[in-house]
Amino acid sequence: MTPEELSATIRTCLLEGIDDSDFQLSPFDVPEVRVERPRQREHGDWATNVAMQLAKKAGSNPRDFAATLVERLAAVEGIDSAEVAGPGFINIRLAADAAGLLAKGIVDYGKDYGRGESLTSHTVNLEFVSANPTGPVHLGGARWAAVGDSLARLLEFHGATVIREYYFNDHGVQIDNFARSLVAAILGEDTPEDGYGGDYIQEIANQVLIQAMEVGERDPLELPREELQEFFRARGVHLMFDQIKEQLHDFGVDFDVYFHEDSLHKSGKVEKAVKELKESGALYEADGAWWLRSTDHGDDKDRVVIKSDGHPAYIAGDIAYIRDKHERGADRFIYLLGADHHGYIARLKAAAAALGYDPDAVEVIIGQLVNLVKDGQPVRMSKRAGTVVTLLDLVEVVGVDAARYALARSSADSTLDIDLDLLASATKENPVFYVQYAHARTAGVARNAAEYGIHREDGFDPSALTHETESVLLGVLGEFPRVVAQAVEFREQHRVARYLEDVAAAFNQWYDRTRVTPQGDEEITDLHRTRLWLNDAAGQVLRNGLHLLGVSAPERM
RNA sequence: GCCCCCGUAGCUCAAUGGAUAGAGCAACGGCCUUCUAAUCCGUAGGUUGCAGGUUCGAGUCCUGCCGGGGGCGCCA
Repeated sequence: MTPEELSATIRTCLLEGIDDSDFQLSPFDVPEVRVERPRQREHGDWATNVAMQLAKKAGSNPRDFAATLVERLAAVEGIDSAEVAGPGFINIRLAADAAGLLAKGIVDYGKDYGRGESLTSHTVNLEFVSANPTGPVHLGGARWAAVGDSLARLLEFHGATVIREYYFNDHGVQIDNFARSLVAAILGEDTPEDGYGGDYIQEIANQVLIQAMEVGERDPLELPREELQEFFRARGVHLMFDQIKEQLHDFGVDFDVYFHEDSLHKSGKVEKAVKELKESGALYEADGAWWLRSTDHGDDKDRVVIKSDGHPAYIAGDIAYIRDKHERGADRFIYLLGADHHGYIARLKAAAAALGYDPDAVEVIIGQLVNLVKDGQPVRMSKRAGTVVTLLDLVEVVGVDAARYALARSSADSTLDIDLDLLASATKENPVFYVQYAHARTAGVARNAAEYGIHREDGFDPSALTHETESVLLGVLGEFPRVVAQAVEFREQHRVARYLEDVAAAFNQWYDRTRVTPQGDEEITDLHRTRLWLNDAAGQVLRNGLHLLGVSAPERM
């Protein structure tokens, strides 16, 4: 019996009780019943607090209410026992075979075990990373890459069509500064004011030059200064794009759409959108400029969309961009932004509202920043000063799996401290190896079982799974769909990582105390086969969970 | 001044308003002739920043303070 089935069973008992006038309630009072695994194993397989929720409404007290419900539950097939505990909890023990059936169920569901449908028929545009193409992806970008890609996988697992989107800000003065920096570097001049320093600028500048020479173009250094800068802007930005894409790809993160801000302007989409919003009255004119009513959505002041000099402000691009996303089919717009962007939430919602979309369809996930720590002291990362730690640096030190896991396993709400030296010296610090090792063990056990001639299809006896560690493991495995559903609902990928650590622990404990393969001249029985089912179920859950995090599940370590 | 996030074990972090606040790492002590010892078992480690409030019950919700980070442009 899965937790979902148990939940439904309890609900049925409640409704029947209402029917028989055992509970003075309306059927509409009965909530979705939540069952949870008690922290203390002695409390049973599952517990529910539904009696405490409903007792007051039913004019009863929690313990009496629970006692009545328990009588009904105890009579249900598959439930071994139900008892009232504490202030009104109901602790439930499942019949051994009812719990054990789960092992086969998981294997049968395979990679679909844990899948949900809460987002079926939705198309989600998930924009993340979107780092400016003025430098390599740094630690912050790496965090959003890991988190964003994992969220995308989770949303897809619940039925959504997800468009992973990267917005290249290749339109404004920052790009000009970037171009000027490249020119200064190639000419051996000092980094210009507001320009970018760092070795990568020199490297990019050199590459631009080398590329030009290779194809036998005219030496760009002979160009007048202005053309020279334009030359380096175009080529340099292009190289930067490629570098960023490649690094993200190597990190296992591929976007469906790399969107160029510049294209919004060049295609006239910004102009068109603004014109229509002016005409529809969504924007208003004041002080010679056109304004967006962002205060309607919690902003502390309205924002300028068209400046009094007639030029569009940055947000004009955002408006046209949301519309473009909508026209490409998205009905939800999720942005993963750094904490330095939280002021944008109201603006983006206002932009959606101005376009006639539901502002609630715009969802901004604000992730806190990543700090670099060295010897216990915070180190200031600055792109201009060239003291950034990049995605590449991180991967070189710990590898993709460890990096992605470390970045995805904590809540985006918390600032994250990364100490590269620590990560490099003590890889055990990263629990990814614990989880991966557990998976490799399930694979190893399966290999050994095959050698002994143990085959799942030859038998399955769920009542044989009586060992204490088996009921624990089954309980944990049964929680996967719920953990996934919660991670999807709250957009919190880290719940999956934490859960996998629990699975790995439960599996390792089981592995330590029981054997799948026969010992000595022991004969192969259904116990061995059933344990193989359980082993494979654990492997499946670990695999599915690691996949949601974009981390590999090795067969051997 | 206003807005957002955070404050939990030495460190990094968990905990749909639920029972005795949990993991990993670090520390200390145990298990390898049997499916992988990156495992397992045990010990130690806490006034959940402080003070109130809400209720059967608060790390979680509300208010105020303290501390840390970030943001408040007709920049992009």
